[in-house]
Amino acid sequence: MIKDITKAKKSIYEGAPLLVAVDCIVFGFDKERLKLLLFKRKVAPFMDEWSLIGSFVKVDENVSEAAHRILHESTGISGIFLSELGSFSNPSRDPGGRVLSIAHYALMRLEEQDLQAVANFQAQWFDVEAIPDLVLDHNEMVAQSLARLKVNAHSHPIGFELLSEKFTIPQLQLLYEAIFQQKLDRRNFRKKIKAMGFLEKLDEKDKSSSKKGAYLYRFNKEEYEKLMKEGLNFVI
Amino acid sequence: MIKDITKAKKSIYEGAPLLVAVDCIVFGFDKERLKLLLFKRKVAPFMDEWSLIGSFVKVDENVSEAAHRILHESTGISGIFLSELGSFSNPSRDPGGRVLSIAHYALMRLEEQDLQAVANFQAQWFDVEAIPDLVLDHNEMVAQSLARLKVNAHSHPIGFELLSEKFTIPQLQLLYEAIFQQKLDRRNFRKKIKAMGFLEKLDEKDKSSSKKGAYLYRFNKEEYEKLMKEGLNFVI
DNA sequence: CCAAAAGTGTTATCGCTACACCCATGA
DNA sequence: TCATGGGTGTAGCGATAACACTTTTGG
Repeated sequence: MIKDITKAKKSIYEGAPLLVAVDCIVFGFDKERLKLLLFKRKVAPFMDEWSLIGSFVKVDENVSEAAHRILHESTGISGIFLSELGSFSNPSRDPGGRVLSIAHYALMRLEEQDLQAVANFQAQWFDVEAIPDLVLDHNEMVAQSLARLKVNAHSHPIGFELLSEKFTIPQLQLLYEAIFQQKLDRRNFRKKIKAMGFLEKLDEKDKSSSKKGAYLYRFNKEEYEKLMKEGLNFVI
Repeated sequence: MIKDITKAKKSIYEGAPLLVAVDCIVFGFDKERLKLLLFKRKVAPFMDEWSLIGSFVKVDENVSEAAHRILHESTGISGIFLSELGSFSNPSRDPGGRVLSIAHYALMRLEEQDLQAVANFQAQWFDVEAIPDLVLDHNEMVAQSLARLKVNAHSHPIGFELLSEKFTIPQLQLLYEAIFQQKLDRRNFRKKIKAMGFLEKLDEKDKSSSKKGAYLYRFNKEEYEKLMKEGLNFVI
């Protein structure tokens, strides 16, 4: 029995009639724009073309574990929010063999160090408005992820996964504007978010984008979960 | 190379390190209650226990095609609405081997004949309030499908997939009450549905549940799609 | 004639949207 | 002092929720 199908020698596809892979669509937010993590494919076919992060599922892990492992091995990233998008299973999607991929999308806050760190793995952050041609059906995966992100952002506080621990309300608004690709009214946005009751105002200000400075806030996850149980409807 | 992994002789699991299956969570509505289609498993392990409809994906089909094929082969049902729920991939989920399953949920209208027809395949419709213990992780699949159904029913007209072509407004309301598991106000429900503008009132009445009789309606799919493009928000 | 389900309108409340002005500060 | 982004309140409107009575007809 083949223990680790990703370690077959001659071809990455050898040894099984139908292989299962995971691809990760990783979004990051750099305080201004929504970014997508891509890297240069290291195996044939399509070597050196831009690709999502992906590899094969091992026999002793579930697909979520595989996604986290693959992401970590390929980029050094770990411990982020990952959610299953769905399967991509067209028999001819990969000319190299019969590979079914279960796409996962991920969200993370982009700190300065992240921009550097992934470069060591030949990975790169692209603005979602300017994504290059990708291998296989990866552009389709990205498109579906963006659509899903938009839908989910309306009813889940996923936005907070994309910001650093402390953030300002204008930053939060910029993020939601990037996700929804539309301008929002400052006063109404602020009102709505504050009314939800799970933002903690801090005494610090962030002056990186204005002279006056904007107050920093923190997302109180415990409070959020408590409120959700009581029937808060989170709608932006 | 194994052409059809479901036809291996000694064991259904023979021949591949990680097999990919599809399971179908099929919901039907019989004018009163929400039902789930189950059948008696025909292969070891767990032969003769209640199970969802499922089998393996073939190398020359995508998972959606597989779901439709398997459903047809196991129950005679074809041409219904199917949507991917997600993967179930715990390495120990199936004691017989390493099988990853991609669950799909399906919706269909239950006519009298359907209740009979599936019996020929040793399948049976169960009330969703009274589902027996199922093999493997199938109870979990059902629970997740019900949750998904609830969410989706709010923003997609999936309810109409579960009714016969002609239906009355009280029937439609019963269906939504079954999905959401809560009572709805008759007047408001009627108002909301009618305001959407894609219901066609017919001149017939259905007297099966009252002496007065209720007018039959038809769902106008073309009109619905036109309205959606114009930005109708379907919210129940 | 009565039981049982179908059908219908109005009012009060809430939430959303639109919108304009002052504040703080670094350059 | 002024340009730049941060912060705040209110009024009007539309949607939702609550609510009770009349109609039909088979038994």
